[in-house]
Amino acid sequence: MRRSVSVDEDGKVRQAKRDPEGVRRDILSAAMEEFSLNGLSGGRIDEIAARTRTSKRMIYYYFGDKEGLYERVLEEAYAKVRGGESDLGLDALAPVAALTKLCRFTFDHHRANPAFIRMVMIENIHHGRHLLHSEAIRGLNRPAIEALESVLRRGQAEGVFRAGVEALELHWQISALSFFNVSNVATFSAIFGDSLFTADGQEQLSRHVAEMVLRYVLSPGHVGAISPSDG
Amino acid sequence: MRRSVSVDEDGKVRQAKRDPEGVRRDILSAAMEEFSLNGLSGGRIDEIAARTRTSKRMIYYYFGDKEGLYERVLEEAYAKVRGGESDLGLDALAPVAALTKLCRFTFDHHRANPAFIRMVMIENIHHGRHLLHSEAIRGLNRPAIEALESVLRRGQAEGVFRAGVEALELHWQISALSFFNVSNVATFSAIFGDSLFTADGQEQLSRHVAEMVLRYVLSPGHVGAISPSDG
DNA sequence: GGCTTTATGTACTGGTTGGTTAATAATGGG
DNA sequence: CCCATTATTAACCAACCAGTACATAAAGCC
Repeated sequence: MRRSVSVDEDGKVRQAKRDPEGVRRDILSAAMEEFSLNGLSGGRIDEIAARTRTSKRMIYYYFGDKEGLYERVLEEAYAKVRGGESDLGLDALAPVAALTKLCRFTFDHHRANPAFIRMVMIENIHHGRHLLHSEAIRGLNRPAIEALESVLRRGQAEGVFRAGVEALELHWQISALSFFNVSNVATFSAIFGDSLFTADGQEQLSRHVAEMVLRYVLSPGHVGAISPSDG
Repeated sequence: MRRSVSVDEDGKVRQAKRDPEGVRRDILSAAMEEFSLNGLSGGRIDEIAARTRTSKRMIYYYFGDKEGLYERVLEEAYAKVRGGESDLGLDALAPVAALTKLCRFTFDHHRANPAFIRMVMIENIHHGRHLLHSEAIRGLNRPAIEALESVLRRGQAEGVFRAGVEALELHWQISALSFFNVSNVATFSAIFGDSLFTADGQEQLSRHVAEMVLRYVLSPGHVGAISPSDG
């Protein structure tokens, strides 16, 4: 009943008596659910074990202790989310279109990955202590800046973007708007209603975030060219 | 040693044998430290009691249970932070100056209240469940929108601000940029370095956030009038 | 087919921690 | 000055929960 089922080369179904890598992934995915929902201190190992096809013992066998498991879950969260954002093909687009696409993608991508957002929130509550432990994660994020940097430089070279805008700072701004949109839904909508978080509200917000970023970087002569409320 | 000391009308120092209100405040402030640092599930009642001049029993006497205490701490956090932002005197300023001031104030104010930010993060992790319980908090935040609304309308009437910008959405944007700056320092600086979080970096970020918001609302003719990098 | 290594299940434990019991001291009203 | 109410203490408890002891089954190797 707790043996996983696999298909071998001949197409024959057979019981895979052992599947260490599968067990690992199973645990990781259950742990991601639990931790992203309840945090590190709120997450329960027994609960994670229960959501698994295997037992609590295996968690300690593969991950050492709770904190070790948490760190792997955090890494996994970053890896998964960064994996899904590889090639937007920005280089093939004109600077304005590229930046717009990047903004809208970032906004949507954050929105589509609430578990990742929650893991990052939780990690920030813990002052990023575990993130520092992990070499892997830090290297994972540089490409984002480089892609933005490239778009920015092209735009500045063409004269559509003004000088004096830094890629890192712009990335910070785009991230802020996209992150907050997911991280603070609960409190914001509790206080101000959920009008910004309906399907329509989110679509409009997404457009306006992109518009805000564009207006920020466009050089004086080109601001007027913005589509009044998208088209 | 655990009796608080007060001064009566004659200026005479005397032992205040009982001070219920003081005990309450003492507990609340210790609890705020503990919860904002470790979260609801991570916060320890014994730890809170230890930071108090009184005993653990008193916490249950005054606040019922852990969750009750947490909810009062959350209310307290909102009340304190909203109390400190009352009169910016925006009405006395020209729209552009008023909006700039509001942005920069919001940015700085968030930065000056990390415990509040952390409480809001934690509450969002809990899906805002406790915020909904509290009638008090929700009413507390409307004035912020109204102040912004008033500045916006004046600007639009004068023609400096373009039409089609909503106060609620703009508030969301300003909040996002100001909130993220505090909530995500740990992870952002772990990944991208702390150049944005030094004194200089923060000053520049603050200016650029205000500038971004301004550029977003200014009507076409007035964008050029922005000071290139502040002055 | 033995023998070592890897993987897994069951049952348990010891410390932690939210919450309580019972007794008592101060306070204020009449 | 008595009595009800409010405030406070110290010791206690039961549940919960991270982590472990022990036994054993499967795989890989020669």
